[in-house]
Amino acid sequence: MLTSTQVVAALSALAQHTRLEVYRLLVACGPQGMAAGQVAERLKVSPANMSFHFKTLSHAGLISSRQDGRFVYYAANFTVMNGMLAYLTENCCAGNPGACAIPIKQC
Amino acid sequence: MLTSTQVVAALSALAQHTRLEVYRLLVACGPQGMAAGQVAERLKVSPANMSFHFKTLSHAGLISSRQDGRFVYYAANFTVMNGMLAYLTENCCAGNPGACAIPIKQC
DNA sequence: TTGTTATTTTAATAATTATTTAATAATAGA
DNA sequence: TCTATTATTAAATAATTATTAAAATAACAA
Repeated sequence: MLTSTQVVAALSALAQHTRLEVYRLLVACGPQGMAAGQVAERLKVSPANMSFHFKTLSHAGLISSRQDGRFVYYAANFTVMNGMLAYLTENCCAGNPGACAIPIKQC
Repeated sequence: MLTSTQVVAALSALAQHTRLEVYRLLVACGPQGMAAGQVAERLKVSPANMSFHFKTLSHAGLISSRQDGRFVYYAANFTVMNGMLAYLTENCCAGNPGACAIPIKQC
Protein backbone atom coordinates (compact mmCIF):
# COMPACT_ATOMS: atom_id res chain seq x y z
CA MET A 1 0.00 0.00 0.00
CA LEU A 2 1.45 3.34 -1.08
CA THR A 3 1.35 6.50 1.01
CA SER A 4 -0.25 9.62 -0.45
CA THR A 5 3.24 11.13 -0.72
CA GLN A 6 4.39 8.20 -2.84
CA VAL A 7 1.30 8.53 -5.03
CA VAL A 8 1.88 12.26 -5.51
CA ALA A 9 5.51 11.52 -6.45
CA ALA A 10 4.40 8.92 -9.01
CA LEU A 11 1.74 11.22 -10.47
CA SER A 12 4.20 14.14 -10.62
CA ALA A 13 6.74 11.94 -12.35
CA LEU A 14 4.22 11.00 -15.06
CA ALA A 15 2.71 14.49 -15.33
CA GLN A 16 5.22 15.65 -17.89
CA HIS A 17 5.14 15.03 -21.61
CA THR A 18 8.63 13.57 -22.04
CA ARG A 19 8.45 11.38 -18.95
CA LEU A 20 5.01 10.06 -19.87
CA GLU A 21 6.38 9.04 -23.26
CA VAL A 22 9.46 7.49 -21.67
CA TYR A 23 7.33 5.47 -19.31
CA ARG A 24 5.03 4.25 -22.05
CA LEU A 25 7.98 3.33 -24.24
CA LEU A 26 9.55 1.35 -21.40
CA VAL A 27 6.22 -0.32 -20.63
CA ALA A 28 6.05 -1.44 -24.24
CA CYS A 29 9.63 -2.75 -24.01
CA GLY A 30 8.92 -5.06 -21.12
CA PRO A 31 11.39 -6.25 -18.45
CA GLN A 32 14.44 -6.12 -20.72
CA GLY A 33 14.03 -2.35 -20.96
CA MET A 34 15.94 -0.05 -23.27
CA ALA A 35 19.35 1.67 -23.10
CA ALA A 36 19.28 5.26 -21.88
CA GLY A 37 20.79 6.66 -25.07
CA GLN A 38 18.39 4.74 -27.24
CA VAL A 39 15.41 6.17 -25.36
CA ALA A 40 16.90 9.66 -25.66
CA GLU A 41 17.45 9.24 -29.38
CA ARG A 42 13.99 7.77 -29.94
CA LEU A 43 12.30 10.65 -28.15
CA LYS A 44 14.67 13.33 -29.43
CA VAL A 45 15.75 14.46 -25.98
CA SER A 46 19.28 15.50 -25.00
CA PRO A 47 21.21 12.94 -22.89
CA ALA A 48 21.47 15.33 -19.94
CA ASN A 49 17.79 16.10 -19.97
CA MET A 50 16.99 12.42 -20.40
CA SER A 51 19.10 11.62 -17.36
CA PHE A 52 17.17 14.22 -15.37
CA HIS A 53 13.88 12.62 -16.35
CA PHE A 54 15.11 9.07 -15.67
CA LYS A 55 16.11 10.23 -12.22
CA THR A 56 12.63 11.60 -11.54
CA LEU A 57 10.95 8.40 -12.73
CA SER A 58 13.45 6.27 -10.79
CA HIS A 59 13.01 8.26 -7.63
CA ALA A 60 9.25 7.75 -7.88
CA GLY A 61 9.88 4.01 -8.23
CA LEU A 62 8.27 3.83 -11.66
CA ILE A 63 11.36 2.54 -13.44
CA SER A 64 14.48 0.63 -12.49
CA SER A 65 17.89 0.41 -14.10
CA ARG A 66 20.62 -2.13 -14.66
CA GLN A 67 24.09 -1.53 -16.00
CA ASP A 68 25.38 -3.58 -18.92
CA GLY A 69 28.86 -2.54 -19.95
CA ARG A 70 28.75 1.10 -20.95
CA PHE A 71 25.00 0.99 -21.28
CA VAL A 72 22.36 1.56 -18.64
CA TYR A 73 19.10 -0.18 -19.34
CA TYR A 74 15.94 1.25 -17.90
CA ALA A 75 12.77 -0.78 -17.51
CA ALA A 76 9.27 -0.06 -16.26
CA ASN A 77 8.54 -1.23 -12.73
CA PHE A 78 4.88 -2.08 -12.35
CA THR A 79 4.68 -2.22 -8.57
CA VAL A 80 4.32 1.52 -7.99
CA MET A 81 2.05 1.95 -11.00
CA ASN A 82 -0.28 -0.75 -9.68
CA GLY A 83 -0.24 0.84 -6.23
CA MET A 84 -1.01 4.22 -7.75
CA LEU A 85 -3.95 2.86 -9.74
CA ALA A 86 -5.25 1.12 -6.62
CA TYR A 87 -4.96 4.33 -4.63
CA LEU A 88 -6.79 6.37 -7.25
CA THR A 89 -9.67 3.95 -7.62
CA GLU A 90 -9.79 2.84 -4.00
CA ASN A 91 -12.86 4.80 -2.98
CA CYS A 92 -14.46 4.80 -6.38
CA CYS A 93 -18.20 4.36 -5.85
CA ALA A 94 -17.44 3.58 -2.23
CA GLY A 95 -15.65 0.43 -3.31
CA ASN A 96 -18.37 -0.84 -5.66
CA PRO A 97 -16.88 -0.85 -9.15
CA GLY A 98 -19.45 -0.22 -11.84
CA ALA A 99 -21.83 1.40 -9.40
CA CYS A 100 -20.69 4.94 -10.19
CA ALA A 101 -24.26 6.19 -10.63
CA ILE A 102 -25.35 5.33 -7.11
CA PRO A 103 -25.41 8.27 -4.66
CA ILE A 104 -23.31 7.88 -1.52
CA LYS A 105 -24.22 9.04 1.99
CA GLN A 106 -22.46 11.54 4.24
CA CYS A 107 -21.77 14.14 1.54
CA MET B 1 -9.65 8.22 -26.23
CA LEU B 2 -7.66 10.96 -24.53
CA THR B 3 -4.71 12.77 -26.09
CA SER B 4 -1.38 12.73 -24.31
CA THR B 5 -1.90 16.42 -23.50
CA GLN B 6 -5.18 15.60 -21.76
CA VAL B 7 -3.50 12.80 -19.84
CA VAL B 8 -0.66 15.08 -18.74
CA ALA B 9 -3.24 17.66 -17.60
CA ALA B 10 -5.11 15.03 -15.59
CA LEU B 11 -1.91 13.68 -14.03
CA SER B 12 -0.70 17.20 -13.21
CA ALA B 13 -4.02 18.00 -11.61
CA LEU B 14 -3.78 14.98 -9.33
CA ALA B 15 -0.06 15.38 -8.65
CA GLN B 16 -0.59 17.71 -5.73
CA HIS B 17 -1.41 16.76 -2.18
CA THR B 18 -4.50 18.95 -1.68
CA ARG B 19 -5.99 18.16 -5.07
CA LEU B 20 -5.42 14.44 -4.68
CA GLU B 21 -7.31 14.59 -1.38
CA VAL B 22 -10.08 16.69 -2.94
CA TYR B 23 -10.48 14.24 -5.75
CA ARG B 24 -10.60 11.24 -3.44
CA LEU B 25 -13.10 12.98 -1.19
CA LEU B 26 -15.33 13.75 -4.17
CA VAL B 27 -14.97 10.20 -5.47
CA ALA B 28 -16.19 8.94 -2.11
CA CYS B 29 -19.12 11.37 -2.25
CA GLY B 30 -20.44 10.07 -5.53
CA PRO B 31 -22.47 11.98 -8.13
CA GLN B 32 -24.15 14.29 -5.62
CA GLY B 33 -20.77 15.80 -4.81
CA MET B 34 -19.98 18.22 -2.03
CA ALA B 35 -20.28 22.00 -1.65
CA ALA B 36 -17.06 23.94 -2.29
CA GLY B 37 -16.95 25.44 1.18
CA GLN B 38 -17.54 22.10 2.83
CA VAL B 39 -14.62 20.57 0.97
CA ALA B 40 -12.44 23.54 1.94
CA GLU B 41 -13.43 23.22 5.58
CA ARG B 42 -12.96 19.45 5.62
CA LEU B 43 -9.47 19.73 4.17
CA LYS B 44 -8.53 22.90 6.06
CA VAL B 45 -7.79 24.90 2.94
CA SER B 46 -8.64 28.58 2.40
CA PRO B 47 -11.61 29.26 0.09
CA ALA B 48 -9.41 31.12 -2.40
CA ASN B 49 -6.88 28.34 -2.54
CA MET B 50 -9.65 25.76 -2.78
CA SER B 51 -11.10 27.64 -5.74
CA PHE B 52 -7.72 27.58 -7.43
CA HIS B 53 -7.49 23.82 -6.99
CA PHE B 54 -11.08 23.22 -8.12
CA LYS B 55 -10.29 25.18 -11.26
CA THR B 56 -7.28 23.00 -11.99
CA LEU B 57 -9.24 19.78 -11.47
CA SER B 58 -12.17 21.15 -13.50
CA HIS B 59 -9.96 22.24 -16.34
CA ALA B 60 -8.50 18.74 -16.48
CA GLY B 61 -12.03 17.37 -16.67
CA LEU B 62 -11.67 15.37 -13.45
CA ILE B 63 -14.52 17.10 -11.66
CA SER B 64 -17.66 18.94 -12.65
CA SER B 65 -19.76 21.49 -10.83
CA ARG B 66 -23.38 22.42 -10.45
CA GLN B 67 -24.81 25.47 -8.77
CA ASP B 68 -27.49 25.07 -6.13
CA GLY B 69 -28.51 28.41 -4.70
CA ARG B 70 -25.50 30.05 -3.17
CA PHE B 71 -23.63 26.77 -3.12
CA VAL B 72 -21.50 25.19 -5.82
CA TYR B 73 -21.37 21.43 -5.65
CA TYR B 74 -18.37 19.67 -7.09
CA ALA B 75 -18.45 16.03 -8.06
CA ALA B 76 -15.91 13.59 -9.47
CA ASN B 77 -16.22 12.93 -13.17
CA PHE B 78 -15.03 9.43 -13.99
CA THR B 79 -14.72 9.76 -17.75
CA VAL B 80 -11.31 11.42 -17.77
CA MET B 81 -10.03 9.23 -14.94
CA ASN B 82 -11.01 6.11 -16.85
CA GLY B 83 -9.39 7.48 -19.98
CA MET B 84 -6.24 8.25 -18.03
CA LEU B 85 -6.05 4.76 -16.55
CA ALA B 86 -6.59 3.27 -20.00
CA TYR B 87 -3.83 5.43 -21.44
CA LEU B 88 -1.38 4.47 -18.70
CA THR B 89 -2.00 0.75 -18.98
CA GLU B 90 -2.56 0.66 -22.72
CA ASN B 91 0.75 -0.84 -23.73
CA CYS B 92 1.32 -2.75 -20.54
CA CYS B 93 2.91 -6.05 -21.51
CA ALA B 94 2.11 -5.21 -25.12
CA GLY B 95 -1.57 -5.46 -24.33
CA ASN B 96 -1.39 -8.80 -22.55
CA PRO B 97 -2.44 -8.14 -18.96
CA GLY B 98 -0.74 -10.44 -16.50
CA ALA B 99 2.04 -11.21 -18.92
CA CYS B 100 4.42 -8.65 -17.45
CA ALA B 101 7.27 -11.16 -17.18
CA ILE B 102 7.41 -11.91 -20.90
CA PRO B 103 10.13 -10.06 -22.83
CA ILE B 104 8.95 -7.96 -25.77
CA LYS B 105 10.72 -7.54 -29.11
CA GLN B 106 12.10 -4.40 -30.73
CA CYS B 107 13.68 -2.96 -27.57
C1' DT C 1 -32.49 48.41 -0.82
C1' DT C 2 -28.99 46.69 2.62
C1' DG C 3 -26.54 43.09 4.68
C1' DT C 4 -24.87 38.33 4.76
C1' DT C 5 -23.06 34.20 2.90
C1' DA C 6 -20.58 31.48 -0.69
C1' DT C 7 -17.43 31.48 -4.10
C1' DT C 8 -14.27 33.31 -7.43
C1' DT C 9 -10.83 36.43 -9.19
C1' DT C 10 -6.75 39.28 -9.10
C1' DA C 11 -2.18 40.54 -7.80
C1' DA C 12 1.96 39.58 -5.39
C1' DT C 13 5.27 36.48 -3.66
C1' DA C 14 7.63 32.13 -2.79
C1' DA C 15 8.83 27.76 -4.35
C1' DT C 16 9.46 24.28 -7.64
C1' DT C 17 10.58 22.41 -12.17
C1' DA C 18 12.49 21.92 -17.06
C1' DT C 19 16.07 22.87 -20.09
C1' DT C 20 20.63 24.04 -21.64
C1' DT C 21 25.61 24.04 -21.47
C1' DA C 22 29.76 22.46 -19.68
C1' DA C 23 32.18 19.38 -16.88
C1' DT C 24 32.80 14.76 -14.88
C1' DA C 25 32.68 9.59 -14.37
C1' DA C 26 32.86 4.97 -16.10
C1' DT C 27 33.49 1.50 -19.59
C1' DA C 28 35.45 -0.57 -23.78
C1' DG C 29 38.75 -1.15 -27.26
C1' DA C 30 43.11 0.15 -29.94
C1' DT D 1 48.12 3.90 -21.70
C1' DC D 2 45.01 6.96 -24.88
C1' DT D 3 40.75 7.75 -27.14
C1' DA D 4 35.93 7.29 -28.05
C1' DT D 5 31.50 6.22 -26.18
C1' DT D 6 27.75 6.27 -22.73
C1' DA D 7 25.75 8.34 -19.14
C1' DT D 8 25.45 11.42 -15.15
C1' DT D 9 26.14 15.67 -12.57
C1' DA D 10 26.41 20.65 -11.62
C1' DA D 11 25.37 25.37 -12.46
C1' DA D 12 22.57 28.79 -14.58
C1' DT D 13 18.38 30.35 -16.46
C1' DA D 14 13.54 30.36 -17.78
C1' DA D 15 9.07 28.95 -16.83
C1' DT D 16 5.48 27.20 -14.08
C1' DT D 17 2.93 26.54 -9.84
C1' DA D 18 1.09 27.16 -4.94
C1' DT D 19 -0.22 30.21 -1.49
C1' DT D 20 -1.81 34.36 0.66
C1' DA D 21 -4.44 38.59 1.14
C1' DA D 22 -7.61 41.71 -0.75
C1' DA D 23 -11.21 42.81 -3.85
C1' DA D 24 -15.05 41.42 -6.67
C1' DT D 25 -19.11 38.71 -7.92
C1' DA D 26 -23.38 36.27 -7.15
C1' DA D 27 -27.34 34.54 -4.53
C1' DC D 28 -30.33 34.93 -0.96
C1' DA D 29 -32.85 37.06 3.12
C1' DA D 30 -34.36 40.90 5.98
